[in-house]
Amino acid sequence: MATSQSRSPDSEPKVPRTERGRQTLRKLLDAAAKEFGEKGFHEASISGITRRAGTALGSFYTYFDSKDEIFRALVKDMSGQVAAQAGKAVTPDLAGFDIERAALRAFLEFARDNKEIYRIIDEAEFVDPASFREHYETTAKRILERLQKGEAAGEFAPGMDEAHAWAIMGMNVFLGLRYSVWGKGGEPDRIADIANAMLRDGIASR
Amino acid sequence: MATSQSRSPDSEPKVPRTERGRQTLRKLLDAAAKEFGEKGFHEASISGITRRAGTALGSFYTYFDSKDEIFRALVKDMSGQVAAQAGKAVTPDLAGFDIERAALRAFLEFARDNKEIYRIIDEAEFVDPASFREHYETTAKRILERLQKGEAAGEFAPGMDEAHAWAIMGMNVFLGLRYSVWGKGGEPDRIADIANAMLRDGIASR
DNA sequence: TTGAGACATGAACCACCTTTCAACTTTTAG
DNA sequence: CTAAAAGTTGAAAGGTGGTTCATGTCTCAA
Repeated sequence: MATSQSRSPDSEPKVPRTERGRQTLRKLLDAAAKEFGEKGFHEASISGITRRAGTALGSFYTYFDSKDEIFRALVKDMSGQVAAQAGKAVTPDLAGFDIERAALRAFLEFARDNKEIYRIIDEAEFVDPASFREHYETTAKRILERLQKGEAAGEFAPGMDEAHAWAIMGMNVFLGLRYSVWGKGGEPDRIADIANAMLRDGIASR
Repeated sequence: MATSQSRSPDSEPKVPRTERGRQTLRKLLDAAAKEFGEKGFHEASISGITRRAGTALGSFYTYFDSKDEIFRALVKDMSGQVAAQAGKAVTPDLAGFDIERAALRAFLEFARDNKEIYRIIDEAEFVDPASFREHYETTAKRILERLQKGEAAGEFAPGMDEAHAWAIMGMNVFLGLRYSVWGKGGEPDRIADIANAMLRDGIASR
């Protein structure tokens, strides 16, 4: 990216030049997260966003070309937040099953504290499929890497596959939906323990 | 409106009185499934639905009060289809892990052949949250019942919990998304085998 | 056969929201 | 200090598409 600017095949975010601009941009982004999170993409309105942000309606178009574009920017931003959060939980002193448990626990807590983020990422399936797909494909890739590392270390069974990663991801997402977003009965620790035990030994009686 | 009907606090489906009416209703429902499946709720339009159905725009309102209402009717209908399909796969001669494998396989095949149904049910999370929730809660309940039955039979480990059901459901849904809806590499058999092995023994090396 | 209710039609209505724009204020660089 | 660039403003344009309605046709029970 050595471009000093201007080259943008399509929708390059309009980068603010001044401090004031940067603040307005951030206010808009934060306001949009709330607006989209509460109302969903279509019920949300630009005027709702600018009202929350405390700016004029027209200012919106200084930073984004359209409603779709700010949504896309938001998904990207939040996908990053989720990844960062997960990264924090996965400390280098952990390995194998301990990593997976820590990742799930962190995820459950994050989802509980940021319900609107999940609503937005999920809605991207319909508003911005490309971002949605990228989010989950990237996440799956990260999981698969951990699985293969654990396999090499002898902790996981041989033959870890992309399908294992997707299965684990699906498990985590649905547990998050049920216990963090909807549920009150959500003690992340208990859920993480159940899932981890299941992942380790399966559910066959022995 | 001297209708003998009239009793409907809210959204009662307007039941057709004649054969002609029943046919039109069905045409609208089928057309709506295609329209919503292809375009998603918000891109879809009533006029698109009536165009596909070959009826006049105004006729739509003879049967539904609003765009939301027909969507709701559709979700209900499809949730039923999914359950029916799953029911077919779970024959009484199967038990334990064999049931779970059969259920997942059937699900993967169904999702592959009915991608639009899945899009609609998923979008219900935003358009009609109540239906969405009911669909997944009902499904989870069915899974949990099977797990507890298997536990009683001694095939599954003791302590089967709602969380296990949600984990399995999430696994299945995400594998369906990845391999049936998106994927070409979708050999339902292979995926079902991987998931089933994982469910049985976990992924710990032994 | 017949008339009342069921159903069909599509132009027009209208509410809602995205987007534009021209005038104005603030910031930055020289 | 000053002019150009960046940013702000909100009224109004413009589109879209859901919904209504007055009129006309079809169906079926009596």
